[in-house]
Amino acid sequence: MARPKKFDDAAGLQKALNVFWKKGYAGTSISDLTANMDINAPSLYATYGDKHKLFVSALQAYMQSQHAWMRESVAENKPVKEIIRFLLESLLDDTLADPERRGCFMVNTVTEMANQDEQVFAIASNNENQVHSILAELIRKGQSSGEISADKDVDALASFLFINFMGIRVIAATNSDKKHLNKALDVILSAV
Amino acid sequence: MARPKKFDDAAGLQKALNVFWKKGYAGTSISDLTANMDINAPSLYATYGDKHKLFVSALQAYMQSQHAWMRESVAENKPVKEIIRFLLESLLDDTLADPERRGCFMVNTVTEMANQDEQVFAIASNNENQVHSILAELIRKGQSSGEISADKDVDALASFLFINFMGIRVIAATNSDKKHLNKALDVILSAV
DNA sequence: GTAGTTTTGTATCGATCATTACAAAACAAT
DNA sequence: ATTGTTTTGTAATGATCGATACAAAACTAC
Repeated sequence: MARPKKFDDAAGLQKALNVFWKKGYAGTSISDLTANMDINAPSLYATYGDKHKLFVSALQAYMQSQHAWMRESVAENKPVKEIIRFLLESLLDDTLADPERRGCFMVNTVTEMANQDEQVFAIASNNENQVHSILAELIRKGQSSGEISADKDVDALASFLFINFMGIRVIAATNSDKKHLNKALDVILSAV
Repeated sequence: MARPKKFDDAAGLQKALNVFWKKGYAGTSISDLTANMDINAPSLYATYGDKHKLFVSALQAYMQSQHAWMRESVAENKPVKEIIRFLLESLLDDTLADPERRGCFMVNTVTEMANQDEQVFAIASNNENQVHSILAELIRKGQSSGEISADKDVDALASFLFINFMGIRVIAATNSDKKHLNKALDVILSAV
């Protein structure tokens, strides 16, 4: 019925995500995207809309994969503090292991655009609410199992962990002293 | 001897800093700068060099003012934990009070450029070393005064605080729930 | 007032930006 | 083989990018 597409939509979105992740929104040109996505400009616009729509799609895909990973980790049948340590260590190790040192795409996007782009701000707020609720649920699980003191403030702890998640993603972009950072993880866990 | 300058170099640098802070490096055009600095392009180039040099100058000015503020706070004759609380609260309140929600210029710059710009990476590393040493000194002061347990790892605590400083700056850009965040500060302090 | 010096304003440079017109190309259905 | 449909490749759109050439303007020194 028609000429077949040369590329896969989802794979192209992932490639676009990687470019935006490395170079940021303003720092990425359509040429950067078409070169890395093996696509030409008209196909890009026909498939994903304009640059901003493509960026939003990439950001949402990233957010969903992060949430999925976090929910899977949280659902595992392990002591809650082990799960928290696993989350912290994974974030740290993954960030340090990235040869391009791109940090966290969500954090990068928030610091670049959340104050200038309503749609991005809304996505970031949504992300924060969802992560907060995942963490709060995990903490409540720890409280009901007795691992975490029942008189601790669940929301305060969840916000604390979220703050540290983001701080780790930022510091890992410049600091590679894994010893210090791993010991900092112990400090984080000591507060839970 | 010559035509007098219409503007003040330092004031212009501060205005440029505010523009970069709000819009990021790639998101800021020379037109944005000249419009906000009350200067024209040739004067900008003659005074500050090119866009990148101006940005680096603004970043260094920001870093120095931050360090000065931090050193002054640390030098005050107060209990160490009060100083730490003051630092945390000030960072949180200042970030929340900014009507433009610009967060931290250093964090924004690190997440935008540190992986692509050697000079920015070097400045960020330098910043991290300096802040780390300021915090380490503060912690040692707390240990010698007996406020902080002597068997705690100074570098781990300093990294922990640094992580939380940056996390606060990021989360305050999207979350305005001051209650939760203030309670999160208590959690941070509980780990020190 | 004239000469010398530096900043200013205007106007523009080539390059790149995001976006799109247009037609050739590649398929399915008939 | 022809028609209809959609994607592709090429090429170009006006706008804006960072950066400058050039000359008028504004001062001091003499």
